[in-house]
Formats: sequence, structure tokens, C-alpha cells
Amino acid sequence: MASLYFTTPHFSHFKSAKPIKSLNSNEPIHLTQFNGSTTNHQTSYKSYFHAISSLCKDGQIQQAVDLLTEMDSRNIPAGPEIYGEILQGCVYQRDLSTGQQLHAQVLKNGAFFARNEYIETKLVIFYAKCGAFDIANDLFSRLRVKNVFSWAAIIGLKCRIGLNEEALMGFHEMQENGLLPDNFVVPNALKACGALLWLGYGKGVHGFVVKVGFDGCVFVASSLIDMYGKCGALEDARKVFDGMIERNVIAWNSMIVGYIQNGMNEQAIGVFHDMRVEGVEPSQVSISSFLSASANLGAIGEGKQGHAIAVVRGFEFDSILGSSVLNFYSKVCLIEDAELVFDRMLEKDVVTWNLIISSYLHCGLTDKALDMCHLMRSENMRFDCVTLSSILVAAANSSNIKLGKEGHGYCIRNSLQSDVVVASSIVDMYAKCGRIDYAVQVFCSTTKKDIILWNTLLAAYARVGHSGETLKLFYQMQLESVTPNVTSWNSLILGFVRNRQVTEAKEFFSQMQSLGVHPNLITWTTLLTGLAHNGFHYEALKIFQEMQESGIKPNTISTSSALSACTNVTSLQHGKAIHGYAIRHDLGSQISISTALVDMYAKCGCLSRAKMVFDNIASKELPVYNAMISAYALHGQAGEARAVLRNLEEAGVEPDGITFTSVLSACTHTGLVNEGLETFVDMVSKHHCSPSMEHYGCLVSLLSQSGRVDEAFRLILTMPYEPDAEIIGTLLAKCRKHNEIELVEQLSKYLLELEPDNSGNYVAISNAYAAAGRWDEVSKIRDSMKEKDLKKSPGCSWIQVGEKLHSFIAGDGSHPSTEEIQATLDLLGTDMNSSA
DNA sequence: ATAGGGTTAG
Repeated sequence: MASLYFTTPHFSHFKSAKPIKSLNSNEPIHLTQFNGSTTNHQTSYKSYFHAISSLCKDGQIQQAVDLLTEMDSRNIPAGPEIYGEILQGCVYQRDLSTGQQLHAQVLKNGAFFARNEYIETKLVIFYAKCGAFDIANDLFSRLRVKNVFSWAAIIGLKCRIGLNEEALMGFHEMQENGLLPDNFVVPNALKACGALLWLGYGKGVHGFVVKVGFDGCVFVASSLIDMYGKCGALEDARKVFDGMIERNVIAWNSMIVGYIQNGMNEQAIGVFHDMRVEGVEPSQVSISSFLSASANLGAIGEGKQGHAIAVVRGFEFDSILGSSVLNFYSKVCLIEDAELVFDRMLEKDVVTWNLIISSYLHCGLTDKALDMCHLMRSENMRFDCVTLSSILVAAANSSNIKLGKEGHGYCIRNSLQSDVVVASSIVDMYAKCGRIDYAVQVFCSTTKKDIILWNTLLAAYARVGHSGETLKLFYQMQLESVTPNVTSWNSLILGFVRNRQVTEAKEFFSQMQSLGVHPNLITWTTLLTGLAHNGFHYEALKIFQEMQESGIKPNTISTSSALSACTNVTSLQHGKAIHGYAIRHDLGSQISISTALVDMYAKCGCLSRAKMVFDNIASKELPVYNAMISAYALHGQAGEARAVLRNLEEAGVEPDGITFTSVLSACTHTGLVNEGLETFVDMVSKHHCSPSMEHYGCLVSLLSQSGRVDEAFRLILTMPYEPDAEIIGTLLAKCRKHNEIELVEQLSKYLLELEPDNSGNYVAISNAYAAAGRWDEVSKIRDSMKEKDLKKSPGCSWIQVGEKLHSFIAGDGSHPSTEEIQATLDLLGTDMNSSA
């Protein structure tokens, strides 16, 4: 059919040339071989054509243009196919300006030349492929004859710039004009169907394909697989795939990608293996997709294999494949491998940089992520919206509002804040930095609100327990036609449990189900932990059961929450059952579960089992050491607690404040003064851990209970904190000797200045005076309580009872009569009974 | 005709 381009009488001497098979074909165009009967003129024309043609295929467009000029100067008129050849070269090189110069020359050659169908079509294709949408469209609309090739060019262009409906309208219109779509337009039409998720239209095209017999074409079949995959019709995609007589690597890849896009990563990996079994060499695309599937599944073995295949096949330095490898290592948190891949990559583009930054964030290495941002800038790479959303996440994670504001400012200066992802990151950052007011401001100023943006603000209110605001927003989003998804419902429930509204949380939990929204793992876990935090431990355990019945498999977070519920109700029975569950579901080796188990067994009185769990952990982390130390502290085994501390140090784990609080309280409970002091000294000198108020409290308690009240008092005076009522009370409670009376006076004065209205303090003071035999002071305390209007407090009554009893014993030594005892007890009054 | 990066809930 292409021979039609050579019917123009003016160029009839080109008739000897074999017709061009196809404009889009990659096959070289063959002219008839030189033979003796042709004229010199023809010979040199053919030589020029050959030379220009091969220069264009080599991408040497300028040299080809020079030859064209030479032809002109030798008065050899160049025909349309020479212009076509150079234009095609421009298409390959995406060389818009040379093509435009050629276009100008075409116009100079006169209307007859310019209106040649072949040239006109080539020009449309050229402008379409070089992205000059308006020019291509304009030329196309002025075409007298719109052939399949120009239609294909314009439909392809519309596809590429996302005008999918228009592309399909064109596909329709060309058929109405009596043109039969060829196997080059059909893939574009299918691509548009896939992008629009128009499965019905796509099936129609599939019908057409079968009718005209294009179904044997790998291009068309691959496009069908892709279209079905994008529309989520995996069975149809598979049917086309299975029906293919010959599959090339692209068909295989389309199938793999289809599975991945629908979350069917296992199947994608299966197809990749089948492909290798059939001896088809995986391309960059195959390996890159395989790596995505491995990353999504956290399949470390597969992903590493993918990396190895990439290296073996020599794709190691491919930019896109390299970033897929990087992404895989990042998602499975093999950060050292990710770093290695990054360092070895030859061309690092903005995606590569963004990947290494998000790798660090994913592994919780916020500072390293920020270092990478600085490095990225110093390598003259510009931040884009992906970089910024990562920076904002870094700011949110570290509650660094200064950094967050800088990021926000950068977004405004570079007009990135209209990006929905960036907007959500800004809102989330302000909320996590404690500035919900700013978060709301940004939220309101964002014009395009997607569901994630709504959910970000919902979560912000929910986290801090503003359940009313959460609910209001939840209704408001529906007024603005955004239907809440599971995440929205989860935040709503979170808001209630964080505000102690357990009833409401349960109410909305059942409401979401009646509206057809299925609770997911996070919903169940939110409810479970929420119930437990509000003291409803048995209900939490019931939820743990129910979630399994509904087919949701608890993970480490829900399981350890359930274990902590057992701990709180000291139910060894439930605890053992959940321990069994964890083992059956391969969660037993998870460090967070082991930690919860140690805690549970210890608090349920089963120290030996706690130790057993602890000893079975292969690589221990700080929290589980802390749990074990606190278990020994609880059971009064200070020596064992200190032994675990030594193990921890030997294992190279750095202890924290909690570790020392537990060790110190173990020493206190067992009265090991020297060991306690030694621990405190080690904490400061060996571990450079600055002692908290709580640590000083332990030490004061330890010293005072073994009679070293003066030392304890000196400690209170020299510690770098303002002493609070608790620590003073601790010491005061241990002042039990006559010679400590001055100390009692000082402490009392201080305590009453701190908390003049706390009746508990008065009792503590009067106890101290009573122990010292200073009943005069006791009655003064009682009087000042009455002055302070604290006489109704049970504490005041107790003091009076104490005074009375003392007078019986110390007075004349006589035994009190029944009436006297009754009168004394009456002093306690109704308050005493009610508070008992 | 097919491939790479960022946002929300426990």
C-alpha cells in the first residue's frame, strides 16, 4: 500500500525504487541495486539516498543535511523519501530544530512538494514524536488525506500526553472515516483504555483484534495483556498470555507487571521463574519488575537473586535497574547493601538520590538521610517534591519544627506545595511537631484535597485524643464528597480510645462494619491496645480472639499488646495461651514478643519462665535486657539484676536510664547499699548517663532506709534538680530517730512550702515527729491542718487517733476503757469509713 | 508494547 507515495508524476523516475514497506518499520529501505542500464543521474541519486539513509540511522543528522545541501548545489532534486529519511532521523534523535529547518525547505520547494502525502504524513509523525503537540495537531487538521500513519501519530501523541479520551475519540473517528486501524494504532488505543480503566472499551478493541486477525502480533497481544492488567482483569490478561503462540520478552514482562500492579507479587515471581525455565533471557524490565515484587514481599532471597542476575547479565550500571536494586535493599532494610549499590551507580539522578534518602528514613536513620540531602545539594542536584516529602518526614520523625519550617518555605518558594503528597507531609509534620494549628492552616489552604490529606489531619486530631474534632472532620470530609476509607475509620476509633471513650470507639467499630468497611489489622490492633490502655484488659483479650476468628492474623504489635493485657490482670493462663499462639505463628522469635513475654511471666510470678524466654533469645536488644532486670528487681533479686547488667555491657549494648532505674530499685528493695552506690557511680562515669530525678530518688531511698539519712539529705541538696515532694517524703519517712529532729524540721518546712494543701504531707510530717516522740509538734501539725481547713481529711483524723492512742500509752500507762477506745474511733467519723 | 523514588491509621 505504501507504493502510493511514489505515484506523483513529478517524481515518476523513482518508480524503480522498491516501495517502502512501512513508515514505522525499522527495516531498512532498499532501492534496486545499481545496474548498467540506469543513468548516471540515477546512480548518484541512489548513492546520495544510501549515504543519507545510513547517516540518519547512525544519528548523524547534520551530515545528512549537509549531503542534502550538496545535492541541491549539484542540481540533483531530492525527492520526498530523502526528506522523509532525514525527518525520521530527527524523530529518532528527537531533534526538533533540524526537523523544523527541513520543514522550511520543504515549504520552499513549493506547494506541490509540500502537499505530498508522504511528506505531510512524515511531518505530522515528526512533530508528534518530538512533542510539538500544537504543530502536529495543526498540520494534521489541515491534511487532505488522513491516512492510518498520521492517525497513528496523532493518537499516539494524545496517549503520551494523557489525553486518553481524545485518543480513543480519534481511534473511533478514523474508523468512521473508513480506515482500518493497523497493528500500530491498536496498541495505542489499548494503552488509552488501560489508562482510563475502560475495561469494556478494551474488550471491544480485543474483539476487533481477533476479527481482523491481529491477535498473532506480539505487539498487540502484549498491549492486550498490559490493558487487562491495568484494568485489574488478570484472568483475561493471563488468557491472552497463555494463548500466545510465540512470546517475546515484552509479553512476559507485561504479564509480570500486570501481577505486580494488582498486588499479586507471588504470581509475578512465578512468571519470572517460568520465563527463565523457558529459556527467555530476562531484560532490564523483567529484572527490575522482579525486584519490585521481591521488595513488596520482603523476599530477601529472591531480591538478592535478582541483583545477581542483573550483574551477570551486565545490567549492573543501568540507571533504572540500579535504582530497583537500591529500592529492594531499602525496603528490606539492608541499608549497607543499599549504600554499596548507591556508591557504585555511575549516573545518579534525582530518583537515585531520593531513594537513598528514603532508604535511610525507612531504617530510622534520620540524620543520615539529612546528610544525604546536603550531599545531594552539593552535587548540584535539585530537590523535587519527592525529596521534600522525605525531608518533611525527617522533620516530623524528629519533631524538628525548625527543619520542617525550612522545608515548608522551600516548597512555597519552588511551588511544590500544590503537590498532594507534599501537602500531606507538611500537615503531618506540623501535627507531629505539636502545631496542629499550623497543620490546619496548611490543610485549609490546600485546594486539591485527596483522601490521604483528610486522613492526615484526622490522624493528627486522633493521636492527641481530640475525638470531637476528629468526628467533626470525619463528617466534614463526607460533606465534601470524600468517602472515608479504613484508615479514616481507624483514626476515628483511635481518637475515641485516646480520649477514654471506649463505648464510642466500640460503637463506631460496629458502625463501620455495618457500612461495609472491613476492619483491617490496624483497626483491630487500635481497638485492642485502646481497650488495654483504658483498663479493659479482658475485653482486649476478647478482641485478640475475635480478630483471629474474623480471619485477621495478629502481628507482633497486636500480640505484644495482648500479652501486656495479660500482664496487667496477672493472668498466667491467658499469657501462656498467647505464648503458644506466638510460637505456632512463628512470632516467638520476634524480639518485641519475647520482651512482652519476659515481662508477663515475671509479673505473673513465674520468674523461671521469664528467664527461660530471656535465655532463648539469640540476639538480645536493650528493651529485653531491661525487662529481665526489672523482673529480677520485682522478685528482689538484686544480684541477678546486676548480673544481667554485666551481660548487657559484655554484649556491647549501651544501657539507658530505665536500665539503671531497675537495677537501683532492685538494690533498694534488697537493701544492697554498696552495690546500689557502685551502680550509680558506674552509670555516671562508665556510661555517661546523666541521672534523672528518679535515679536520685532510688538512691535517697536506698541510703535513708539503711540509716544514712544525712548522706541522703546531702544528695538532695547537691543534685541538679529542684527536689520534689516525692523525694522529700521518701527521706522524711525514714527519719525515725531523735537526733534527726532538725532534719525533720527542715524537710517539713520545705515540703509544706512545696505543697501547702496536700494532707498526705501533714500525715508524713506528723509521723516523723511522732516517731521522734515530739507529740507537741504533732499537735501543732494537727492544728495547722485545721487552719488550712484540712481537718475533714482522713489524714487529720488519723493524726488525732495517733495522739489519743499515744496519750493512753504514754500518759499514765493505764489501759484505755472500751468507751475511750470507742470515742477515739468516733473521731475517724464518716470520712474514714468512706475512704477505707 | 514492558521497568525506578515521596504522603495517612496500631
